[in-house]
Amino acid sequence: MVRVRYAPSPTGLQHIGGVRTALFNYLYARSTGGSFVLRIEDTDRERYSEDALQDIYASFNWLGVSWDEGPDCGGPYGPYLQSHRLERYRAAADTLLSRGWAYECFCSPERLEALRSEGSRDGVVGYDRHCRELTDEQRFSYRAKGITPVVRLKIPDQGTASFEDLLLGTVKRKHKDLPPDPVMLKSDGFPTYHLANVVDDHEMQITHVLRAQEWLSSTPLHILLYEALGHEPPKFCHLPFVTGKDGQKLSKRHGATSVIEFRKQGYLPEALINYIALLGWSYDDSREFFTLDELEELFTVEKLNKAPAVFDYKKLEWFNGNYIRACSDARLFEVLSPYIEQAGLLPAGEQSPQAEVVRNAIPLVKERLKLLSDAPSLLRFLLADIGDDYTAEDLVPKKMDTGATKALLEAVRPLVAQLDGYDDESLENEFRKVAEEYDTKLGNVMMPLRVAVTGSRASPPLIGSLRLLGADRALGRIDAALAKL
RNA sequence: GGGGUUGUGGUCUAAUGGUCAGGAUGUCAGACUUUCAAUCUGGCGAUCGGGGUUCAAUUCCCCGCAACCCUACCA
Repeated sequence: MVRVRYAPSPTGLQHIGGVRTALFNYLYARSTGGSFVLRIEDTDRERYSEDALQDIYASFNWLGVSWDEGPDCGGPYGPYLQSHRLERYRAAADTLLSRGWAYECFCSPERLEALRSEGSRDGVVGYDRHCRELTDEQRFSYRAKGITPVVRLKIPDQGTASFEDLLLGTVKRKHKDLPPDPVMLKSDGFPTYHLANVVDDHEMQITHVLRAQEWLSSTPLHILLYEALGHEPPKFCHLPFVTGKDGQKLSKRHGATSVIEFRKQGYLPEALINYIALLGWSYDDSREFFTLDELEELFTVEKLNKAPAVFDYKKLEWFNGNYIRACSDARLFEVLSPYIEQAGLLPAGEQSPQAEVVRNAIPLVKERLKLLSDAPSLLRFLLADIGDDYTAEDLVPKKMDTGATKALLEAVRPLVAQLDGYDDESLENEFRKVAEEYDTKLGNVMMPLRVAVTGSRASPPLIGSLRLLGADRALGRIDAALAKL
């Protein structure tokens, strides 16, 4: 029975890299019929944020990724908040201490800081094991001074840790290359990541750890810890990084990084899921559209890629456009309206006349949207005044003069007035007749009208737009345009 | 400095000890069209470098190089 977990620390908004890790764990659980656990690693009291915790729930809820066990839904191996499990880490630290695998260290932060700056000068880094061989008397005297020790793991200077990574194969690491005697239990009684992680993965019966490759360096340390504690380590699979264009860690410099930002910018959850699933994973040489359900079926560790992947916002946009086009009109209305409301173009609620216009406009704008947030600018001409959106020059087609443009608009005006008397095709034919009459192309007839009516040279199909706007308002706009010329 | 991981078009990737290294995106051009978009067609564009093994290497081996990660009482 596969048991995997996602173990974020609530210190910031859910990053897209973390989300991918979560997704792969989730997919691995689903594809194998296993369980997916959410564990909150809130052992850093300095950086803890309640908002960050809520963001975890909100983000995955929006994405449609759920867990079988977690702080919110419980489960047989709880609590799932590390801050509620302190006595277990203390117990593990005591075990380490009593087995001679660990020792208490009373070094001050100042001393450690000094050590670090000296070390970085000489190219030597890490703790100098100052407290490794303290006598009972020394420890007693430190305590008498009121110093609370940390617990450090004794890294053996001989030997090698090794494990089989599902993706990378055999990984070996000499103990002497591990950071010297890392802290397991902090002086505030909270564990460090290493201890908490190993204790919890064991107690929660985690069978597979799929995590970012940034953890690869510390996995040999974790292997050592499992050994010291007498536990069987889980299987590991270290996932490649997600970077920005420059190969650096994906950051705000590159664009959105958190789920909430992508959501705000107008991405659909299924587009985001589909895209990030393909960051370091592929199905075959051609298929690239996958619903979450399909991924749950098809995901396999074997198809993971080892190389880091650059996050390509352009391709995500392309996916998003595709998923927008695949939306039903009704759903698109639902997801679009908040953006239009926020732009002040639509009153809240679904019953306004404007809402009806938007509903009817959806088929016209659907294939023009890349982001949901594109909607306000595309629909603005239907919902607000456009008088200042264009100039007289915008009305005049290339290779045409003001006089001719004016004449065309005037010629076309009566047709617009009779809008409701024609179907689309016959109205277009009428426009063509005008074009012939004036010895020009249809485009030259449409363009001035388009600019007059929509305020822009790029718009949804004109005849449909005219109908949505209604003959009265369209005529008003034509007259306003004529006045400009 | 030490340790580690990775290296296929700009980007995501497929494949293989041996035909034109395939797809997608992006980009450029064309078609369609009522503008934009969508769609279709076509173009450009890649196996990090150097050695070695081999009849043959992008693929296997070695050495470089580059990028990134770790080297906290952060995770």
